[in-house]
Amino acid sequence: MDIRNFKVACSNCNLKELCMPVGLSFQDIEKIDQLVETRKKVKKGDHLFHNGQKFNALYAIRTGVFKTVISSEDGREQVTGFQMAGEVMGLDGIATDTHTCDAIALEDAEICLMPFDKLEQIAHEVNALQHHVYKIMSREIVNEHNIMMLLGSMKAEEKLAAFILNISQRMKSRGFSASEINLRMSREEIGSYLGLKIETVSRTFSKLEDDGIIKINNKSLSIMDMPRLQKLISSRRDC
Amino acid sequence: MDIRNFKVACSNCNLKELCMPVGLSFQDIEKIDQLVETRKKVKKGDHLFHNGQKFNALYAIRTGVFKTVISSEDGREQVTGFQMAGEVMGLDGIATDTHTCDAIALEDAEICLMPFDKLEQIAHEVNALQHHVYKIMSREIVNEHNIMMLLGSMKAEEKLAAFILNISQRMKSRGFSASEINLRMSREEIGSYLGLKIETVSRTFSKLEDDGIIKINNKSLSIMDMPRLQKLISSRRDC
DNA sequence: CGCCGCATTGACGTTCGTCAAGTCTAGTGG
DNA sequence: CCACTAGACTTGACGAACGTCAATGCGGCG
Repeated sequence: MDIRNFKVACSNCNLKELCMPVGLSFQDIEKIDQLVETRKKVKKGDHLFHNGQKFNALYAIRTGVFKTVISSEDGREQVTGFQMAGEVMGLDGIATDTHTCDAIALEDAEICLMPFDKLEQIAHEVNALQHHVYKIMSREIVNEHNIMMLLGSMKAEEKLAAFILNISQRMKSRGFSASEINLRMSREEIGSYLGLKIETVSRTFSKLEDDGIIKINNKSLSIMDMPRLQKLISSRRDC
Repeated sequence: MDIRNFKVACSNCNLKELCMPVGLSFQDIEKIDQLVETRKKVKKGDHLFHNGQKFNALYAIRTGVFKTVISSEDGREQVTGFQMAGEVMGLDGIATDTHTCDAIALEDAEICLMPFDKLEQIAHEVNALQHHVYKIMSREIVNEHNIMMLLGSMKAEEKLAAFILNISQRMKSRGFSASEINLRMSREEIGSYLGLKIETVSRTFSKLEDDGIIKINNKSLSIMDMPRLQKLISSRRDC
């Protein structure tokens, strides 16, 4: 891991719409620019932080994709999410001042390190930032409710359709193609995230391909029939 | 729903260890006492708030048990949690200024209403409260990660064991018996929460009873063999 | 070239969902 | 107080969905 100790201005960042509150005064923007004190590169496969590690900063992703994983004593592992540019990691660490999951880069990545005490201090001076932090955390909670719905009440095909659509939307909102997607995670990681075994993930991909809804070749995924994909998760068979 | 418009002092509340930050100065405590402006009674089966309703307050439970439920357009429902005294509801509403789930009382209950703008204002003046709100939200995120693990990688028996132990611990930390529990939720609600059908919940309860680990009669649950119950969720069969 | 990790595919078994019948309980009204 | 009913719970029989095990394919890399 290569650490560069140079300042990065959030006001110049092309991701600020994703990360930062909008409609700030010039003064406020100046303050927020002090928030990110270092940028950090993380190589594919490397940890950004570990379960059990002392918490002292949040991390905003500039480039690259991460996964977060929790593990129990008995060796069970669960991927709790895939994070991409503009998203914030480490919120779970605030509760106990200790990170409760591992964050691992799925490709070479670059993140902005925001020391939490500094964030609290600036948030104290800039109400809009304060409110923004609440919103980010709340969004995470809402998001996880949706994953609970997915894990608790969907079948394999529905789960995978929801997963693909979710990735697709997030790529689109970042200016990438919504239908030509380069998956960064393995089948096993997808399976862990969706509560499925790797074979089921593979089989379900194959089925969606046979049905002409997607094309998948290793990690490159094309959505061929978006409407039918959406139908898979919004139509229940029971009346 | 019966609304009483009288002030309640958090400093006098016997739940303050659960709700509020500790180690405050006298001045800070005075400020925080202004936070809860109304107490509200909610009858069994009534909604505290609805999905889609405008968000403007958080709710701390004084007495009673609630469930929170999200539902998708296609009629799927998922219980996202059961909340008891000292726990805070409504955090999901901050993100979009709209509640994204229903909160329903499982028994007659009493809650403290904390207007969110007021909370933000007082939090601005009292740093410890500020930090405490972060902690509460972070705790919620960590908690939901654990539920994801449960939903994603556990079998029915393990899920139910984890559920019982979770309830047991929370009862204990509130001064109730850890082994003699009065469940407030139906089998169907438990099933929805755990990603199981009602019949599976019932069967699994019966199996745990046959094994001598619990006794269950309708809604009254006794834990007969705590160690074995704990073993169910911490021992994996694979090496 | 050969190895290794990842992915796919098939055959089979287990778990859990589905359907259906029957029991128990609490609440209601006579 | 009892009878009646609706809703919640239990139990059994069966089948579908998914996990497990195993064989095979495929692409990347030393």
